[in-house]
Amino acid sequence: MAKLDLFKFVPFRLNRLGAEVSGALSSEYRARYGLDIPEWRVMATLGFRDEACSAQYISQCTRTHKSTISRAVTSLLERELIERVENADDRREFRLAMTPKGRALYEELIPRLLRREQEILACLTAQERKEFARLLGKIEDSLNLVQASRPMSEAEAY
Amino acid sequence: MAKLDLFKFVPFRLNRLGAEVSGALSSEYRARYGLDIPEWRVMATLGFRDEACSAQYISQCTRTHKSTISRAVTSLLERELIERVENADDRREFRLAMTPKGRALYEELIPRLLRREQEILACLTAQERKEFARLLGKIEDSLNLVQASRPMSEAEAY
DNA sequence: GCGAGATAGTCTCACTTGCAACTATCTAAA
DNA sequence: TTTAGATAGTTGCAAGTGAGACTATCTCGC
Repeated sequence: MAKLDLFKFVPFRLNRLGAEVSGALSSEYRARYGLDIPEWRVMATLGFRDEACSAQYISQCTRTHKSTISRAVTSLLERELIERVENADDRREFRLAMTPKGRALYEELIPRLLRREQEILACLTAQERKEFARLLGKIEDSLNLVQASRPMSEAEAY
Repeated sequence: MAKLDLFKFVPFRLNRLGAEVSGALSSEYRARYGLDIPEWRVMATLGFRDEACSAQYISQCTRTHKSTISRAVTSLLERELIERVENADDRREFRLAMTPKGRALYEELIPRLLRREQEILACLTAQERKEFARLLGKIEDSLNLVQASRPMSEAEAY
């Protein structure tokens, strides 16, 4: 008789753990800075890359639907955390970049998030953390999340 | 200057991977059997435990909001995949169990899902899979997902 | 027993999000 | 050049979900 222990079933465990960890972190950027997850992803992408980039690019590398990114961008523009300039080469798209105000928020937020990540992973030894990251990477690769697991080159991104 | 590489940030990676893997699996139970995620979680819980159990119990051990479980239960009752009986000892709650029809669907679905899980984890060696599961378990424990990581005893569950 | 507080389950409301249509713009081929 | 198809971004709509109110029932202390 077929049986499946949900609590040993890796897809369920990943989904639950992902939701749990996201929830734990979102208190950091939601309650304190009023950012929701899509907004945070926009900020994170802009903060990591130094050059301005398009909404499309952010959508692709965070694997978030373009309409969701569009709404996040609108909100961040209103709050003046990011700004956008027309791209003369292609007038369909806009180049997005953080404002000084946005950058300041980002600088303040990042150490907090890294600390939270540390706390969550504190139950693992240094060696285990490294191994866990490696195994995650192998699974990501096999699911073709690869291209999103690092900043894409211009050629890939556009 | 603070910086965070989103693609090396474990909370983001877990969230993305969880969503991706869930999405891959849901094609199995959504397209083929018309189950959504909450419905599948109800079936999975009932299928693993042999005794009937309450909606509350399912809610707790799958970490799914009670209103979401309530809706899933309603839908499964309409489709006659599960049935419920009043609990004479406590008339607030209902005991849920699969019907033969539901059991048949479950028996058919489980091998498919286990095969999918295998495919997803095929990129890891047997040793790596074991290690990955162990590390997941340590993180789950530290986040107090413990009580949900195995069927709860009656004493804990009620 | 009786009343206060806890609990099971349902329902309404507000919010989020994905989908798909739409506009504007670009590219490539006839 | 013209036109068909692709692409960037926005928006309306529908579906799903969590919060929290609500009803019915139970439990515990008085």
